[in-house]
Amino acid sequence: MQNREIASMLEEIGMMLSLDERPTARFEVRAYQKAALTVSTLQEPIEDIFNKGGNRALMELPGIGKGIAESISEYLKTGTMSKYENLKKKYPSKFMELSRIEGLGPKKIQALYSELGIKDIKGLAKAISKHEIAELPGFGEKSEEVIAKGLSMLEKSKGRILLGEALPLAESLASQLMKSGLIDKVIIAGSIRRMRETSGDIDLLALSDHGEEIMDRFVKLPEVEEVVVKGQTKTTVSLKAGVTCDLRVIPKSSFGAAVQYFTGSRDHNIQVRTIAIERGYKLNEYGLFGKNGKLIEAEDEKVIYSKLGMDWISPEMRESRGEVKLAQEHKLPELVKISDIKGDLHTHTKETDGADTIDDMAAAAISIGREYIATTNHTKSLFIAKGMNDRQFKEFFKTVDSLNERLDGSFTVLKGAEVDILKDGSLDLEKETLSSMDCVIASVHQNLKMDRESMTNRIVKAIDTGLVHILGHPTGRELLIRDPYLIDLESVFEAAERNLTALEINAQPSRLDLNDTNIASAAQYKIMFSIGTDAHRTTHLEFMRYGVGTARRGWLPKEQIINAMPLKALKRWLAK
DNA sequence: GCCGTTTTCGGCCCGACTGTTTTCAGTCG
Repeated sequence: MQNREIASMLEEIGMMLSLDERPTARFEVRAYQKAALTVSTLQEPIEDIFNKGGNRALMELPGIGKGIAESISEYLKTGTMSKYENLKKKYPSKFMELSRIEGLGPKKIQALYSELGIKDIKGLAKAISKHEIAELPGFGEKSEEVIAKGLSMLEKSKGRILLGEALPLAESLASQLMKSGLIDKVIIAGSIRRMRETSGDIDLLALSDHGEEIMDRFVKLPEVEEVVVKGQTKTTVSLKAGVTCDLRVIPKSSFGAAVQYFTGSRDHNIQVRTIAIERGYKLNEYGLFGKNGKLIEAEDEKVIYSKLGMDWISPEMRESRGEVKLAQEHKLPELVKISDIKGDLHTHTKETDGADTIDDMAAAAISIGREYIATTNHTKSLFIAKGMNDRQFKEFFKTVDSLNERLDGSFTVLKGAEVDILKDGSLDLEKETLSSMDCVIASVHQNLKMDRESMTNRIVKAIDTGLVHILGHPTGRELLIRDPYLIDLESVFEAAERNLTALEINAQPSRLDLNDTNIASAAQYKIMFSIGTDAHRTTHLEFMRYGVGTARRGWLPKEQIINAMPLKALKRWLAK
């Protein structure tokens, strides 16, 4: 899969072109940026597209025409892209690396090179330590300081945090702002609202008439590390958590447009804006404007979509994956909601690597409105997690039985395991033990570095035992830490379909596995899904919302989710 | 360099904010 590499080269070409003096260069910059975006968001390997249909197929992609298609095919065939190489001779800096530092764009990066010979972060760090930056024309004390901060920020966090960290943080900031009493409403916008798995920044929008006072309070919140930019309508701070946070104060009349605009994604907005133009409107973050240029006041973004002849689109769907067309045709799917969730089929207890007892887990689940959970401890091969053997499961299930008796049907604990899929594809417990359980999750935890074919065979073999109700975290990735293991998901989906095995959407913030696009691919098959928190303590049961968000990003309705079923129906399904 | 259900030429988003300017350039979203 060379998508990321090619997207990054196109992006960098764009940056280098922005140093070009020709008056049309800035439009070429946009063209390359757009092409880079297209390639980076492709759902399939670009080499597959090229192999199937050549340059012509590449040119079908939005923003890719004759020139860029040729560059891409040249790269796929020869491993180099002459357009890129030529520009690189002129501008040797590592633009992609350096531009990740807040406050550094193409022009400044080039100035650093031509004045000081700085090409990369290493060189930059050196120059900062010698205080050489402040002396440069166009730079100064302040800019050196900003760059130094940006550098340490980048090193600290790599600039992105998990949804499971970003959302609570944003909620905390929002509620503190609300407490000021100066704000009518505050919305968490941006990628967090779309429930993206990681976020590079936090976008807050406040409806208020007291811009200045709010900004004063905002920059003093305890989560704030430093003020980057402070104005009356927009303030940017960097947070101790390692990301930046933008707060915008917006008047009532354009609040709806602002919410729409800052929720994104960029591609989705481009599509919506195009529709606005077609219908004689103009849409930007300040509002929807009619033919006469007059602002159509809207406090709610629903007004905007409706004026444009579209149904309101859930933020999780706004990724330019066909949702705009469906909204125009009034055919949007009804997505699963957190309130549809009846139970949690992936939980652990202190018998293995969990922190709490089954009684505590059940009580916690009851308190957040669940009707059932499955207790699914690890199995013996997972030594580090104190995995249990067949006998230990039998013992433990006696405890579960007595708990269920006490609960007397008001709540049910299903008996299960998260059984390890061993290296050869066999399962880590006896067949009799497994078939006696209500709910068996099978997962890969060890020997992750297999080649694609072996890993695929291993997992397919496990599913084909017919003993597996749910395939746990099917790709094994750990966000920001570890890539998925090599696996042919299509074969796994086929196996899941023929064995009536559900695929898990693991709701742990560091997993979210399957991810949104995998879910969308899997949903093409007759497959059910289970959103499980993988809770290792009572508080983890709250992770469900991240799993639901991910399911929504994969466009799933509640009918495809087994833990949205009432207990009776679920038991029937599991028995099959 | 891309794109087109008014176009194969002539458009392509632009405003907020900051620092280093002395009226503006660069960055960001």
